[in-house]
Amino acid sequence: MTESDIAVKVGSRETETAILEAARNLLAEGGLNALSMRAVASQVGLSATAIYHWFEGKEDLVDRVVQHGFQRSEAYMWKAIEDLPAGSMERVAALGEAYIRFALENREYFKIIFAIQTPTPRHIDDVPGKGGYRVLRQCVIEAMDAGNIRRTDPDMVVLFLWSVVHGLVTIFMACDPKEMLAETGCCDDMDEQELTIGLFARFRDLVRVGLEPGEGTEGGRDA
Amino acid sequence: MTESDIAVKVGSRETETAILEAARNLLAEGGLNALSMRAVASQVGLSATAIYHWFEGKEDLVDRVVQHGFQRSEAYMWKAIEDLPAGSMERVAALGEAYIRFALENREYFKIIFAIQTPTPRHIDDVPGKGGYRVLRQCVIEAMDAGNIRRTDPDMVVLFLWSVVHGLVTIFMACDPKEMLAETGCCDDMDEQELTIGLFARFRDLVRVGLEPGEGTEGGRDA
DNA sequence: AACGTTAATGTAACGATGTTAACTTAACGC
DNA sequence: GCGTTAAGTTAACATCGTTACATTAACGTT
Repeated sequence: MTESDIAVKVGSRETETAILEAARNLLAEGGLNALSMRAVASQVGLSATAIYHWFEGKEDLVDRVVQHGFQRSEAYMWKAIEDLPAGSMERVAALGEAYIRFALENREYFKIIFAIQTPTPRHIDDVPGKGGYRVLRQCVIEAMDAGNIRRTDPDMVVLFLWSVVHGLVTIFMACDPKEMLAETGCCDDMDEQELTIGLFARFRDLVRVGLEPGEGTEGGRDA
Repeated sequence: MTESDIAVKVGSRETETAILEAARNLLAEGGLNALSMRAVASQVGLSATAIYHWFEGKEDLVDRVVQHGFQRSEAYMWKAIEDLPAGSMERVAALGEAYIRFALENREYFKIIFAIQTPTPRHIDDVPGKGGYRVLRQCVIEAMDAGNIRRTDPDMVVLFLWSVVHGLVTIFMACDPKEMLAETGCCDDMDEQELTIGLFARFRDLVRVGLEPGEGTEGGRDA
């Protein structure tokens, strides 16, 4: 058994990942339309129908691409908070920022998951929530224990926070932020990500006050 | 000139709207994939290529369908608040509910606008914001004048509120709400819309406190 | 009344897409 | 050595959006 034989055998396993990688690149560059079976196949050096030996069809292929993409979200989130003190609101805020950055860097995945044709409303087990939800939930609970968030159903708070950042980010994926905030004038000389995160920073005051425990809410901390 | 001649002539103008209506129905029933030129044409009783005399292509057709769909959103929103006192927080809350209902009743439009392939990031002038934004903005300003919302940049508050409801609704379009809140146990025997609006109602406390002007925030109003 | 123009539609066809069927190879286990 | 299976090919089909070209009818002008 020569080395090339081994290479062939191992290579067969790698074919699957090569297909996935090619599909991922095409998706990132040209969106879903650019991800065609034939384009993927030609990038891998196969015929289009060979893909069907590794994936059930295009839907399955796209599913796996997106799934793999979102599996990185949990690590991405952990990394965003590792240097911040547990139980602090800074952690919660950092997670929001991380979600926004992740979404803007992987917007094709988001478009697919959060909108596109799900003819069968399939098993969505790894929407970025699955990874991110756990992280955020833990941070919220720790912040409750530390007395920085008033005690309520943590899932409700998590879903609320998730809604805020997810809504902001998807709105800006559809509408041009600069066009939308033209009169507000807070937008020039920033790229999209800076702008979105900047807006999120201004949301944080509204959110924080809403989550604060008992009394001591001196209003107007914003202007 | 006989009556049938007139019918033909008037009918030609109506052809355009008949195409739009057929496209709208196909979209609502089977999503974007079901909206094919040939399917639309056969429902109207034309050949597929005849559509190109009224629309530049499929993208244009879909654009017009979605545009028409969202044009109703402004009226939908106005209707939701007409019986509520101006300047009240009830109006703001009612707008949130209306947005959720509208989104769930027109989710195909939302999927297209907020996600799908915009190879050219085209002039999004009538995202539901364009209509809904104005209404919400006015209500927020009135609520500020009435002293129910602390004075800040109203556009920031509007965008914040919009993000909350839009995020909630798009998250639930992607993930099955019941699956997601399985442990929370607040979900049985409700349909999706009831559940989403119910969650929104629980968000309202968090939002309201965050928007309240000065002092007087007695916390823990929720449990 | 005849003519050119334009609006509104139809037919045929092209290229690209996702997918299936059937065939080929090569490697492995017994 | 032989069947089985994995991995891949070619050919083909139906469908899609779209274009080129022909047709038909109505209208305005002379």
